[in-house]
Amino acid sequence: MNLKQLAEHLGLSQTTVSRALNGYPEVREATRLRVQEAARLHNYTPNARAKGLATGRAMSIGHVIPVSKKHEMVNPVFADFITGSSEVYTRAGYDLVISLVEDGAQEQRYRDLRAKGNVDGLIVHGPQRVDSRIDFLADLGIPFVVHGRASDMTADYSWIDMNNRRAFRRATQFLIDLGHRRIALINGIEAMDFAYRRREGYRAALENAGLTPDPALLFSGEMTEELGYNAMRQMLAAPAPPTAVVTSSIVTAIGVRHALDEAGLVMGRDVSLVSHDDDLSYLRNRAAVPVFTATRSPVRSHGALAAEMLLELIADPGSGPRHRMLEAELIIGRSTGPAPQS
Amino acid sequence: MNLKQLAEHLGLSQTTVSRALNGYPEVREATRLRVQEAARLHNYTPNARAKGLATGRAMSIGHVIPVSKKHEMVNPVFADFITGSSEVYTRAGYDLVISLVEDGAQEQRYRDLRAKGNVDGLIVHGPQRVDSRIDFLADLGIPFVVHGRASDMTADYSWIDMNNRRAFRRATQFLIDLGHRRIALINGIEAMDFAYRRREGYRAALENAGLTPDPALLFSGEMTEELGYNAMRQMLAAPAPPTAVVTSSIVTAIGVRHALDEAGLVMGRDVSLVSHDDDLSYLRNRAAVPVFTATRSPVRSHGALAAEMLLELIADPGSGPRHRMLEAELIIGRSTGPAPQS
DNA sequence: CGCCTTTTTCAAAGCGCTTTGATGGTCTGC
DNA sequence: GCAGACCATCAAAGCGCTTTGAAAAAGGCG
Repeated sequence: MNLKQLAEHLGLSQTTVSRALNGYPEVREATRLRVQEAARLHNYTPNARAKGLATGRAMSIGHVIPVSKKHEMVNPVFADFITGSSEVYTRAGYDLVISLVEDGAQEQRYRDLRAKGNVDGLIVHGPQRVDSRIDFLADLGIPFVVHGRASDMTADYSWIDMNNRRAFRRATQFLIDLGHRRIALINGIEAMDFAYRRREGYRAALENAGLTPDPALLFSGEMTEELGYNAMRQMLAAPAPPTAVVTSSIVTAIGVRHALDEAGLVMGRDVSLVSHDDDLSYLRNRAAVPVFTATRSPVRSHGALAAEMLLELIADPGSGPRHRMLEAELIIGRSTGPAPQS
Repeated sequence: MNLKQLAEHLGLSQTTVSRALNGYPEVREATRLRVQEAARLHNYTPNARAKGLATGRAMSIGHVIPVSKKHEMVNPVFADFITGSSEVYTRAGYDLVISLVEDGAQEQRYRDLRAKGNVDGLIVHGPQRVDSRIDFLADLGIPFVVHGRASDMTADYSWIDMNNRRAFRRATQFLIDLGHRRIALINGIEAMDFAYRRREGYRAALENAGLTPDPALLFSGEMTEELGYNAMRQMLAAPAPPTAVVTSSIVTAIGVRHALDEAGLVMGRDVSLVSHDDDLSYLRNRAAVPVFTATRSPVRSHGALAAEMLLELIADPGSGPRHRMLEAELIIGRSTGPAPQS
């Protein structure tokens, strides 16, 4: 059933029916009710494409997720992030379009997205320290919100980000306060902005305490379980293993824990561990006393906040770039304890 | 730049330009080249909504993902599955729309999706043993492919599924062959079809060997690390612990491994473990000799296959329901060994 | 009761594209 | 040199909706 049919059926013009359904005031209340009733009865839903054509708004939001052929991994936080966004979109009547775009074809894909006109705005994931996408999108003139930031860019743009630097500084400081001096960092890929900031926070805490970072205790890579396991094993086999470790993800932390288990060491006694915790749904660290001491920042709520910010930006494009900084919470779990006396 | 402008610019009619770009034969080759060149130069991309309106095809595919308020978890396989699908869509010029839909509003959401007309077909995730969505979608008359099956339904519909029953039968048989007699199963939620089939496979192998399943060795729940850990701990504390475990996911397997580590037991010697392995990108189990013995079935390729099937179905709706059964591969890793002599 | 204002409804244009049916132009072949 | 067959191109209708500008109906007031 389309508008025309519904209008004929009611003996009204399309105009009136359209207005009745879209809440315009120039239609009598009795008529509106009659129209709404009929619409419900016939399961009438306006065709989104026609509506979009007429209004110029697509009523949908794109999430662009970079995938590199090199390490062809989908960052597991996307799923939770998107879950958070999705609720906001649904409530506002927007659809969610996912674009996995490969390193190469970036610009063309964005241009197409824009020209094809099937999104009103974009959420950009996984920014690097220098990320050409940002300037490019700004030029295109499509509203967008970056999840994260690109440190080495000067342009102003809308973003929502966790305070990675502060979180990792705090985590490292916490370990220093416990008496640890040899503290390792197992980080994400440091071309990614978030990972870079985390290392900066880690370094700041060490330097603040008069400690020099030991390159032998620095690891970075895709945040897999394997990375944590291999890094920890390697460090345990070396002459001067760390007494504490900071990791960028619970998955990696699990790898570290396993290496410790295998070596007969007790996490929280022999080696302390603080992880970052995105609060992913299948890796909960939420026991009464959590397994891992962690800097927690639920990525799902980031998704919701980013979505809200983007919708506001679309509603009022002049309202300029918006920013939202989120602080992680330090959760004390069972994976940390005072530095062992040596 | 839109068609009209481009046509004016070229001194041609919209018809000719449209045909030139869409590869119709009734346009001279020289003209076609000239048009294509101009289109590229001006970054012309046809407006998808207008095109959709005119052709009646949305050129996009919806993935509907159920989220239950109760256990509000996004199954981590979705991310990888969608990555696989996405490549296929992109190549074919389709967009990917994600709909997270809550338990309650299912039918209305599907009806809307269809009436709004912004998807040409659907992929349905996470079917239960009885799943009303299937009959409903069939009634709606929109092409769809189910990832998985609904065992207790008689209707015929298109699906792609892993042979869960056979995989778990095989895994269990493998343990039996190694001399294990007390074999636990840590499964997903058994209202989900895949989990139900896995238990059936497990049971079939046991019964075939003249063993009776022990309810104390059966667990089921959201496939988290915690589930594996708690289940294994509980079994180790009980009078007659199992000598082998089958798990439904690597995440769960990791929990089991940790419980073993903690108890000072060696996986593969004291307790054997076979896991199902969806080959998720951040939980690779792909070392030369994998950590876990596993029934492997890469969910990413399922995503690609499902997408292909759906596109075929859209291209030729008459081609009737299609089915595709995939077999998991048994990968021998370091987590299994002969049953300990007791 | 008639004039003016307000309310309610409508016809038609337009969003950007595809596609049908028509129209000149250019070749063939006799 | 001309009918018939193609070729290349075009004008216009239509996809389903919103929205403008106009008209009809209803209400208010002296």
